Amino acid sequence: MAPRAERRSQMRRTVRETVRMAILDAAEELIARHGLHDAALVQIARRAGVAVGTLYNYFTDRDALIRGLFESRRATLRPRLLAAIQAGSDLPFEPRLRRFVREMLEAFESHRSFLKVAIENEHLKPSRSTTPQDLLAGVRDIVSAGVREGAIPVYKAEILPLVITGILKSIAVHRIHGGGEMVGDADAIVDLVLDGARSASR
Amino acid sequence: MAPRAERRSQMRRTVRETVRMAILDAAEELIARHGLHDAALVQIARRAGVAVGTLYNYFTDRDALIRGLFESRRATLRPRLLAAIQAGSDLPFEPRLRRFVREMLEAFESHRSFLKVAIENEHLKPSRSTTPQDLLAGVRDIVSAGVREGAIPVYKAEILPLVITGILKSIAVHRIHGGGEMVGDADAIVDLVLDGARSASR
Amino acid sequence: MAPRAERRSQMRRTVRETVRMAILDAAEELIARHGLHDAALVQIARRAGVAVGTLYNYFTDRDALIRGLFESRRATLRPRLLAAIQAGSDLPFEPRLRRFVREMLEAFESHRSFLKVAIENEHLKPSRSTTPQDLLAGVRDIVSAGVREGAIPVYKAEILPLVITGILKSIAVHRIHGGGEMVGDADAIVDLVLDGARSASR
Amino acid sequence: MAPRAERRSQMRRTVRETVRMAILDAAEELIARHGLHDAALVQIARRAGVAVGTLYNYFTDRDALIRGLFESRRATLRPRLLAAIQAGSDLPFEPRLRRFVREMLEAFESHRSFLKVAIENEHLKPSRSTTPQDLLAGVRDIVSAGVREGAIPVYKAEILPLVITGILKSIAVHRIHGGGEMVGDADAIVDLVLDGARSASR
DNA sequence: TATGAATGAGCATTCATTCAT
DNA sequence: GATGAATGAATGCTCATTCAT
Repeated sequence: MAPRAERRSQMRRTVRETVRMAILDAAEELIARHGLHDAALVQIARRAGVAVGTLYNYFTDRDALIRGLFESRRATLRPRLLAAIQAGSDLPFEPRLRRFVREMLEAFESHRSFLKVAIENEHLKPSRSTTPQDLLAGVRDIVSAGVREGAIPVYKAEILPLVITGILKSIAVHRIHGGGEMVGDADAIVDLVLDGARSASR
Repeated sequence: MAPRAERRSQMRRTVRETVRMAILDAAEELIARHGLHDAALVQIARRAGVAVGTLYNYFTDRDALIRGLFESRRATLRPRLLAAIQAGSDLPFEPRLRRFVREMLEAFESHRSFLKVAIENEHLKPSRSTTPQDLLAGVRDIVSAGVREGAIPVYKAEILPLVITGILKSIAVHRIHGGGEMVGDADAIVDLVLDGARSASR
Repeated sequence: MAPRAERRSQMRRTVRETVRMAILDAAEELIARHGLHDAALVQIARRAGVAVGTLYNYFTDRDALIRGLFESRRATLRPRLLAAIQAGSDLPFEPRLRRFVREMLEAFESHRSFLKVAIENEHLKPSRSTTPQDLLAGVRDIVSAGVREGAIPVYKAEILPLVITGILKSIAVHRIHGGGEMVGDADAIVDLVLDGARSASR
Repeated sequence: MAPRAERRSQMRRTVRETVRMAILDAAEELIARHGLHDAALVQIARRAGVAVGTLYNYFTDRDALIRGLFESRRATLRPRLLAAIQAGSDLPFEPRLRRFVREMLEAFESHRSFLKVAIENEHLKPSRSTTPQDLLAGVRDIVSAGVREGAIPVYKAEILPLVITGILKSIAVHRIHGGGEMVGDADAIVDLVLDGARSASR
């Protein structure tokens, strides 16, 4: 049985996590709206419903907060990404890719705000394993399987992942700015990539 | 023969243009290195070999300087873009696209620094005819011709330009950060786009 | 009994008001000494014993600070002015004017520093109800009463207020720069204005 | 007969004086319009039809230029002032004062622009013999004569000059801002000063 | 722990002054 | 002597960070 102290500390941890998320949500929204630089800590704090000083109880400095935002979102998106790769690992190449693309676009769709932030600031993280890197790795996995399966010639396997992620990003940017669903484009993209612009298979 | 005064004013204009370019080059480099916001005018001035005040003899304020940079580069890139579209207008679709992609990548290649700046800050200019818009328009032209020619089915013509520019951008980003020539990827990209990932034509 | 929070907020308000006044005092002194333009915010801050940034917690910008200074002093001087007009409203013209002039000079006396600032920058405020306007209005009131009472011929009533305030201002400037009490001149001025330079009534 | 060289140097001196005056006129106008501080040297130069550098061939620095402006105007106004004092020295006190006030207001009238500048910046010259000092001295002379003549009681002689100049300044300021002729007020002022507000002599 | 006022380094901008032509 | 572009010190203002309560 948990003694009183343990329950209290449990609660405290929960509260702490809630506040942390409120801060990150506030940061995400303000950065998406005003840009990375023009989202001031005072605004983030106000929007999160805390005082500026409190931010420093959760993050060592502004930079850490931003990193925290990216890591937090990555913690949500990465499992979806991995699941999308795993889930289709028993399917043949084409349906696997098709499914993967759809699920990625769905994931993007439900994180528009963060996606905007992430894409606009991709260049700031010369670090290692970031979300776009993960995505690229995922596509590489699928493409490799495609090669092993004989669905894709080897020499196209190198550039293909880059092309596919590039297209995904383009679609995302286009829909974020212009409005409109991303998922609707999924099959068209895959058709295009697999059969080429020339073929009129449909 | 030019009278003294004329020659002097001619020289002045030359000097002025040289300084202006030095400033823009400095700005480009520092922005590419530190980001749009973190390139301070003092640094730009120092790198350009002038005093801060001098910047204001060439541009009304920081914003105008940035705009000047974009316009300057656009003035170089746009003609290449237009030429690349025109030049191939008598070719059939495929060689035309092939040539266009190659020339675009060559143009990108020779403006790596600015390209970095432009791509990283694309989202800041909700304005009208910017370079990426021009690029998109160019590809649209070529694709339309392809449709008329029967080389491309109509329903693919809508998404294709977005896809192609997206790929170009991805390649550019990839090569800028990772190093390596862009042009080398040109044909592979076109092959991929035209015949699809599946075909092993080569 | 006041709960802790209330007492604390009370104290905070007091501190805040104290700092605000320190800032305005510093501004007044530096402007009086160096002129409106040459009183830099860094100097004002230093003299007030705060950092530059702190000024911006109390005033939105330099201009607001200056306005704050004028309003603050006006808030002190205006009631005295109004009281001086009211207080004598049951007296006949001459003693009323006499009392008014004395009280105005006393008020001036106790605000030498601000008076210098105000007079030197009178021309900057083409706005409405400023302190000098108030003063003029006050004298007009008194003069009007004098006319109704028959103590002053109508045709002199128009120019008289301007003359009296002009003299008050001259005395003030003279004493601020040359030193010496202003109030000592009060009766002489009134005598002069009422009976003229020719009469040797005393 | 003047040799060529002499005539040339004569001409040069004339040109130089013309340019100097153009500069001072430009300065006067711009300072009157924008204030002492906000009249930039570039603007003054442009208005005067010369280059900035040229200003430094005529005045050692900005301050000297301003001083030059004041001295130049003083050189025009002072003789008028002295003449106005001299001219009436054989008249009895009252007509002398009357004439003096009128001539002073006429002088003011024809130098509105400078008067604005001078009054707004009176406080900047803690120096010795400035125009207002001269004016005060002139009035003191006249008043002294009035005392000797028995027209004015001694004890009023001390404050009277200050009062008269104060009134003159008030009228000037009033008319400069509100528009309207200054001279029209001359007699009313003198009447007031001599006979007092009470007397209805007219 | 939470608070938010205080801090001051850092930045864009202005303008008197200099000096090569 | 005249020119006006170059100079850089000085100023107002912002905002991440600190710390007393």
